[in-house]
Amino acid sequence: MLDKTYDPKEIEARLYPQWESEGAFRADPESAKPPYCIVIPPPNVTGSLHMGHALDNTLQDVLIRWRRMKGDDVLWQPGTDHAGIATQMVVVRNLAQEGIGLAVEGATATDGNKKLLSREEFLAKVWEWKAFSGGTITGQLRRLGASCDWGRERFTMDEGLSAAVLKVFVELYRAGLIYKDNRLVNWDPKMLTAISDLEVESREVKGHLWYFRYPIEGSDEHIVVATTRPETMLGDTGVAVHPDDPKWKHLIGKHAILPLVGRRIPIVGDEYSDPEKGSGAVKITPAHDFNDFEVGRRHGLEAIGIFDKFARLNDKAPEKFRGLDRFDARKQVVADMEAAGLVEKIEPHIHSVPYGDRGGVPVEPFLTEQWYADAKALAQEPIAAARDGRVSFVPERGRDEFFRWMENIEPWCISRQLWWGHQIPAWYGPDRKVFVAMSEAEASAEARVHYGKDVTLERDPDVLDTWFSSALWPFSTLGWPDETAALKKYYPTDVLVTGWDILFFWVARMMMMGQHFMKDVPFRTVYLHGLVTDEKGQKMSKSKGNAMDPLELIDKYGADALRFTMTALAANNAGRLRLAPARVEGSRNFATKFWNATRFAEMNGAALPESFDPATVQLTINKWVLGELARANAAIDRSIGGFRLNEAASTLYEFIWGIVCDWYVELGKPVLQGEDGPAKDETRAVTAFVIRETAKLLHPVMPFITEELWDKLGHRARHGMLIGQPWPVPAPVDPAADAEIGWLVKLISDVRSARAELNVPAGAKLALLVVGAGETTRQRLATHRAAIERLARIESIEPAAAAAPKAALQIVVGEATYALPVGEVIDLEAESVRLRKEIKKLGDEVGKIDAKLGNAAFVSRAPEDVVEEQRERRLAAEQTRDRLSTALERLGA
RNA sequence: GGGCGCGUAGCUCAGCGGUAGAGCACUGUCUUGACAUGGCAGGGGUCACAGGUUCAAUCCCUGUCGCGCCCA
Repeated sequence: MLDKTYDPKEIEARLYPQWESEGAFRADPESAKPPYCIVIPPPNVTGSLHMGHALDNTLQDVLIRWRRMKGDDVLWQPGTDHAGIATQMVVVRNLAQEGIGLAVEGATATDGNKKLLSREEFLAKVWEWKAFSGGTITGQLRRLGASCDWGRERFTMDEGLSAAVLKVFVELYRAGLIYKDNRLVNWDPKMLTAISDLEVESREVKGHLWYFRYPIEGSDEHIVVATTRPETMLGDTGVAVHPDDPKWKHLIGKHAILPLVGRRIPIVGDEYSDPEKGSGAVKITPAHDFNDFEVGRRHGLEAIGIFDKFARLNDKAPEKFRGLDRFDARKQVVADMEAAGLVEKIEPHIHSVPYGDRGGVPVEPFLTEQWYADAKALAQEPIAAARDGRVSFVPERGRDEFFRWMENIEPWCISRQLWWGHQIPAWYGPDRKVFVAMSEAEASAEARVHYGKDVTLERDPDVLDTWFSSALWPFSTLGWPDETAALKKYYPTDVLVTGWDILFFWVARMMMMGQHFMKDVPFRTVYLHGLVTDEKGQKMSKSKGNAMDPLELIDKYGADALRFTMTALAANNAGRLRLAPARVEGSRNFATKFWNATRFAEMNGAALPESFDPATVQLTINKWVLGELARANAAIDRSIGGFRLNEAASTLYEFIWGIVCDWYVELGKPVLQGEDGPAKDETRAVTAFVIRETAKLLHPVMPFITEELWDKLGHRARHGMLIGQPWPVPAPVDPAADAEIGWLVKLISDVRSARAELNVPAGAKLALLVVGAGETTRQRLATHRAAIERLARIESIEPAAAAAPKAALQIVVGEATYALPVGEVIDLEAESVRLRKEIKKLGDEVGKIDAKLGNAAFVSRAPEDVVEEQRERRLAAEQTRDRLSTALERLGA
């Protein structure tokens, strides 16, 4: 016998290892079943599970479990990402607490470190850290119920994947798709590395707009430039004005003398300057601003970098500024300009400043030599694939976002000045000539040919952007470059499930690499979901203190409850999915509800004979519920198949709670608790059947509770675990049974409403006197007598003469009127008010339909079935209204 | 500034040409042998605003206002 409530904790801890040990998650490349594959967007190896992971992986698991039951050979490929900058940062921070620093340039003994680690020593520490915390997130995914094929787990830094990275880098280099270049990059002066555009977030800050006067050479005139970054003026090499700006255009071709520096800088005409903004003239600092870089390039201006990698002023700046931090330099520049009387004005100014999302300090456009991938060339095939539908996006507008990004793509800076990651396979000769090769030996051999002798090579110290290796994920995890059976069977994978925020990080780059090296797309569908926020729509963050911990929710409500909530939430097509904890509690209640429906079935001897055949069922309620089951089944298939997982969740909720618990179980009680006989046997069988099939339908979303019930009901002993069962095939529905139970539900509901509205005590049993019932209704009343008596609290059902008793509630269902005598207790006035209200409502409806039908255009232009439907509705409303009017008269008589 | 999305019940959200829905919250009531993590009944909405298309608009189109995201 089942316990009264479902206790997820013990059950989850017990079942998950059983799935694993039974090999239920294992893919089998040898099997003849069709493949279905999802590669997990690899989480940071040293990270831990947050709400975004919970959502993303729940959706993947729902798809995976559903396809598995549908009969596919399913591979959910798990693994983790080394997350270069994030992981390095964590380990650096940990080491700093022990007074240990890194032996990087400029970080000598100044920080008071007891010890500085070499690169090798540091990497050993990172691997140590990985060994310590690397299993955290995969353990947490297990708690969520994720049915990944853990035997195939991969890590971006493991041997196979590193070999793939090496091969890809060398081949792209040899194909001219990877090269070195000296360009502006986003430089993080805290992390001391280049970072990607995508790792930069702009923040609105309250700053100032400083208006500086630059004297014009050989005149008393000044040109006024406005800037948000005064310190960069020390690197100015020009001033740009709009060629048509009446205020400044006469100065084009002249020179200004840069204050504080004394440099002679040209004034150029360029449409980049907006006469309406600031002073209309813009100082140009090509080495420190992306736009200025372009302007400088157009006019042949020099690019003078005045910062070092810590964003301190270097010796290109006037001596007094050297060594100052950029923000101190700003104060000094402003002070000196003021002292020189060259500050025109200072305005408060709100503008956006780029911040490094890891280091948390403003990033600096910085002129350095870095490795680049030719993203524009690599983007061509992905664009074509998205255009011709080889890859589809859910929702579809993801495709437009994708195009917008891909069609304006910039060269991809792939080198990072970090130690943790894949070190770039490039070696330099004494003259800095570069040799890119699969190994040092190969590079040496090339060098020997080139120089005609052996030379000492120096390896490039930089590592690759983490996204470079995760771009290979859909094929590197399957064994590439080896032609493995898995690669053959599962590539292209079926779906990539991820958040909008990762569309460019992953989707775009996986497509570039997949299509270049595999000559086919990495996945056929990209399924994008929003960002989980708190109930106010605020992004969750530890610093705000509004972060919900999925593991706490699992502890409190169970993994199934969290999963159901996530699935139900998944539809929001805005970018945000607001999650209130009450939502998870509601899902837990839902789990309990299904648990108890099963408990009811068990208590009433519901059992499924081997020979049970749903097609032979006789009782109307049984035919009806099987039809409802089939409808739910088909709806769930459609919903999941169309990536509308929220729809599947509501179908399950409505079917289990609204149909099975509220009606089927209640209608079945008189039979199950009545005399033995064929009706009881059949209802026991159907109840057991419905519970069993429902467990299957619910399993992808709520795997634990369903697996447990499956076992408790004895199915596991005979058929194995639920996770491996075939998905039900929807049966036909019986329209006659639908109509009959529809009528029954309405009758019972209407009686209940009338009773409640008139405050008839809930326990009081009333007689039901039937007036004007036709043959079908009389038969139905006889068939469902016991259920009506029980659910509507009726003590007898009898035909009445046209003259029903005066003191009675009256309702109309179909052609019949039902009177419920309540003797002296009835408040006649309240009943007549209730009836009048009903009558008015129906009258209003008739009026509304009349207006429609009276409109010649409607009758002639609307589809015939719509018109016919209106006529039918009008007739039904009118007839019910008339019957209620008769009832009202009777009450008054 | 450009692009996209969203404004539906107190809250969180589905729905998206032809009777406005759910969960939570709220009100009344019920310890009826599955379940109080529950049952039954109920209140609550000019579907942001203004135009347009249509026989018919919450739904399609245009504009306005408010909010959010992405890109400058």
